[in-house]
Amino acid sequence: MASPVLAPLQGMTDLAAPEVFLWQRIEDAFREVLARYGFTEIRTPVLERIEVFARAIGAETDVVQKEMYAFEDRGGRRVALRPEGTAGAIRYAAGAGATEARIFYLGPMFRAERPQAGRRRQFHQLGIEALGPPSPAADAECVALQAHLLDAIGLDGFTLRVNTRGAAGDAEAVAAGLRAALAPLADGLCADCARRRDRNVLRVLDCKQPGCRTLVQSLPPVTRFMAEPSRAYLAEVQRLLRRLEIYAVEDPLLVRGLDYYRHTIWEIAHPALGAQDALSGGGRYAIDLAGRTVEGVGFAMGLERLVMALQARGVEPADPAADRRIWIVSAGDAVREDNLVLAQALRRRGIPCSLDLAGRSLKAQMRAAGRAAVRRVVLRGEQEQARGVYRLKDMRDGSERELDLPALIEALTG
RNA sequence: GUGGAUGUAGCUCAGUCGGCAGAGCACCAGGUUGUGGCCCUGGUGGUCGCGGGUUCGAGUCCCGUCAUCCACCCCA
Repeated sequence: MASPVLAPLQGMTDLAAPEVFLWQRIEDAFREVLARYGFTEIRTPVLERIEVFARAIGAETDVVQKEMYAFEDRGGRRVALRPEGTAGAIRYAAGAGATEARIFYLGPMFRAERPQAGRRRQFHQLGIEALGPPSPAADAECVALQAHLLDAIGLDGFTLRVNTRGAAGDAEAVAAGLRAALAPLADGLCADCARRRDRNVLRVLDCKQPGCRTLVQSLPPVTRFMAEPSRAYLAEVQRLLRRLEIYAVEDPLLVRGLDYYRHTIWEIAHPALGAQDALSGGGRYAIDLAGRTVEGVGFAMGLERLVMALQARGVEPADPAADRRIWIVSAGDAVREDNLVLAQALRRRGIPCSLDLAGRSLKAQMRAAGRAAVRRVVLRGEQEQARGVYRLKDMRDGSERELDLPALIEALTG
């Protein structure tokens, strides 16, 4: 890029054809499936008061502490670009007084991180929130929906792992239990984990260092430190998932980052992705905002990562209108204006239709049609214009025939 | 915030020991005065990321900086 002004900001990308066709296909498929489950779209602002995120996600989390695009607006309010979608959706629900709802969102999120494979500063998520009191059935349905969505876009080869965070009352005992279990093993921990042990002990469980990874294998599962109802809750979710023909690996080392999770948590990863291999993650939560508590279960999917996984499986973006599109080719300048009028008439009848507006040669127009891989070309020059006919060419076998306007429209729409 | 790699034409990249800025693809035109692809010929296109330094001379060496990619922290 010749000038930095011509490039998007760090970690942000322009999304254009042909890749955008793949995004549109994914979004269309998602909307169709979500409607079957009774979810309706919620479009919340990208910018929120900073407390919305601090309260919902956790004021001490890294996401809030160091990854938010936060600033003061002109009225002196502390605001931030949303780093995830749940907080805003819950703010909406709490404000509306809704305790039961089925909503989804789809749009850009922002985190001021260093970019890497599968991680951008502006990225896109589809998320759903099924608001309501704790219910293993709701959790299982949510996981099943997620698998259904991946199926609908033709992605396979992913892995699904589930675990539990337990009830709110279990958190203390789990942290204390893990710290106690780690105490005799502290020498084997990496430097990061030595810090995590005090600050965020759950994160020791998914450390990437080989030494820590073998060490945590010997720890008791987190469920060991939870009350019986929490264990039963997870077991019931698993039973229901099996009835829904969803196979989920129970992984006591699975950890999820945000503070609001309770009970069931899960993650879908794909081996084609690299270090950031989580396609989607979700869980049950309870979020307090301004004295109102909203409970629910939901998940978020990273759309960039979905696209990466699809492309790794050989899926190519394609213009959905390509095989219906025709090109109108003008021979001679005298017909160009009439052909513009023709193009408009065809488009009004639903025919995707392109033509050269820059006055290029016949040869160049034919080349453009060939490049666009259109199946048919309408060639119209002064000869055809004088005789009131249209020459329809099949680009695959090169055959041509002359038609009048009604016959042409019939041929193109039929 | 930390670490590594990489920045040369629209794209992918070559450029030797410091000595005239290159290839393939793409694009444009012609070969064919009204017909795409294949072939042939020709052509357009460059702030060698940016700034400084060393040198008679820097794409090449040195310093800084920005960006991209990958990884860490953290997370979808």
